Amino acid sequence: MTIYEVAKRAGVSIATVSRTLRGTGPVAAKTREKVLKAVEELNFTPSRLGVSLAEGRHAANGIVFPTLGGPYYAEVLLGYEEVASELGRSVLILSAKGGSNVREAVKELAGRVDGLVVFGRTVPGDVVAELAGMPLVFISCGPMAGADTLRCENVESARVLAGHLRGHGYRRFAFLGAPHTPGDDISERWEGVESVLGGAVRPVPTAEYTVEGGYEAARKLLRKKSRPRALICSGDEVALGALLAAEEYGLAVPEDLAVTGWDDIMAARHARPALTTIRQPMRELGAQAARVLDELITRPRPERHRTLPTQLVVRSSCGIHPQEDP
Amino acid sequence: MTIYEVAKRAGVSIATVSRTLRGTGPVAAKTREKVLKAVEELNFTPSRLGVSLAEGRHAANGIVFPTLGGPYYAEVLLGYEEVASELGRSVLILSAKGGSNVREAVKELAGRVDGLVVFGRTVPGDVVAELAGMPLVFISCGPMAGADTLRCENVESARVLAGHLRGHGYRRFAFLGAPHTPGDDISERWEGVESVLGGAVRPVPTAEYTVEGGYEAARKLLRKKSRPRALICSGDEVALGALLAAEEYGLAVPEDLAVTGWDDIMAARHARPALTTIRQPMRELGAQAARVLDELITRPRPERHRTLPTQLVVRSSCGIHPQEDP
DNA sequence: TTGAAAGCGTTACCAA
DNA sequence: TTGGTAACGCTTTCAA
Repeated sequence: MTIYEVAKRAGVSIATVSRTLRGTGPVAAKTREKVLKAVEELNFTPSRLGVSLAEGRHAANGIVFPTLGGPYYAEVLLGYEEVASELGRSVLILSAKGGSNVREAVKELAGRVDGLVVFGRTVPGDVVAELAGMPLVFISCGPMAGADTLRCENVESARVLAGHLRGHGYRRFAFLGAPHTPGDDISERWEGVESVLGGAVRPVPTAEYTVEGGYEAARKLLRKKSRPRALICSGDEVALGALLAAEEYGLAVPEDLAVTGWDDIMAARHARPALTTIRQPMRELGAQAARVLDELITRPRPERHRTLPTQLVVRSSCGIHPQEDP
Repeated sequence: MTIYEVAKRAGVSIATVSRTLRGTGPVAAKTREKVLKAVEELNFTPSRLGVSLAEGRHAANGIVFPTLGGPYYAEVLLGYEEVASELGRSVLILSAKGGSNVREAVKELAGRVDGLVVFGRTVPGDVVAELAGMPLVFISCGPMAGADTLRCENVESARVLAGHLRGHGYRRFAFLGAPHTPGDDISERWEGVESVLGGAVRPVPTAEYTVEGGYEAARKLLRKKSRPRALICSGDEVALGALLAAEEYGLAVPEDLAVTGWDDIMAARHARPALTTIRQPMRELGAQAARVLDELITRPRPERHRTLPTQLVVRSSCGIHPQEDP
């Protein structure tokens, strides 16, 4: 089913069919009738490949995740898809998974879209270099040359959180889920926390930023008698794992041990004690990324770097303030 | 940058360049050298549009969600992307969101892929009809004519759950988050529960299958003195909402009120009391869907309908069995 | 107001 | 072993 068959049936040229369907150029009312009738009868839909080839654009854009695991990325995708969809662009996704063939996969993806949103540090630098020229937005990533970036605020909110915890009177802290790669979100969180707490806090790495990772690291930490009074976790999932470990050791949270998270994923609200955490506007991050990318595609402009505000959400896992007691 | 420029630079024809790059047909070692050198120097990548047009396939497939909200769909997507990626297919996603333009969006998507996975009842019947001929897999959806289907088992596990609860000695039940649309997962769950509990259980609808929806419905229900002894919720999020309502009314779970969920999302494990629920192999559902779709695309065959097994996960929200007491 | 034809970038068949 | 060329399905310019 091609435009030729429609044209033949309607007794016009393919050019006229195209004009009729796209509303570009003039078409006599009578001719339009005939064409639409033929389109209807043949149930014709223009080939996307043909359209893209002729238009010189895909009307689609992609997004590259480090992984699709965990609630964090799902929220970002939700915001992204919604806006991209509104803007009339299809959405292609790719999960890097630390897989070996990321290079190929990213290049393949790039060939199918007009622009790409990439989570910070998921794609090797040289691959990024090959993508130069294509509209690119890095998210969850600090300002860098050569592309727009978009992230959630980390340092300042980390300071607020640390200050809040010190207000509870705690003196010894651990930062659970310490940074592996410099420059990412986690690093900034650590930076902010340390700037307030100084020597009172020490970084404790986890194998992964997951419940399992948090659990294992917390077990080791809580076993010792010289355990910290408060666990500042670099992510909610890590904090959830820490909660599990505390429970196992019979430590009451927050009475014996304070625990805080980051991101405000769904489970943070439903855990008991409910997690004090920093809410990131994840959906908004995705939505903004889609908008910025669309701008970039529509008309190139100098790069811009934006930071979205975050918010401390105080629940019960961090401690009870005197004025909160009845 | 097209294949013509490469050919010119290498001093060969475009046919030879194509053969060299795809490894189809014979190419003299020396010629191959020249071509690869030119490709390297020009940093040539074949246009995906051109390839697809000539090959007559997209090497991509799509998946249509009712919504991207909630942890359930994220898991399915994870499994789907992983397998599709392995099979060398790009992934396009679409969230129907109950939006008005689903029709257009689905048809647009269909034009970009070789096959589609669709969550049951997200796409209007007549749109599905227009898709006939395209490989299609419906998931989370019972057997139907005209396409493969894939779902998680519901009825039998519902019976197991209901039996378990009756074993706790409860007599009055409510099924929270009762079905709105016949034939979907929720309906099957209700069917199974009712087949065991009969008149002892009554269906209570929620505005949505969300925490909020569960919370609101549970509040109304628990306000009355003739409240049920156990709440069988049709989804974990609804159950989480019910837990919130119970807490608000000072009802201890499971001592005063038993609550169960469905799906085993992450928050189910971390809620306190931890949710008794039915685990669905969501990731596996997505992965299988990708595989089935690939089969269908590769070589058409008679439709097939499969059901994945589920599993009752007993945690603490459903009640304490005597033998579990120390 | 309409149509002819030139792209757009490949693949693959058929000759040479 | 290589090259010429039709085919894939559309958009758009230019003439008529």
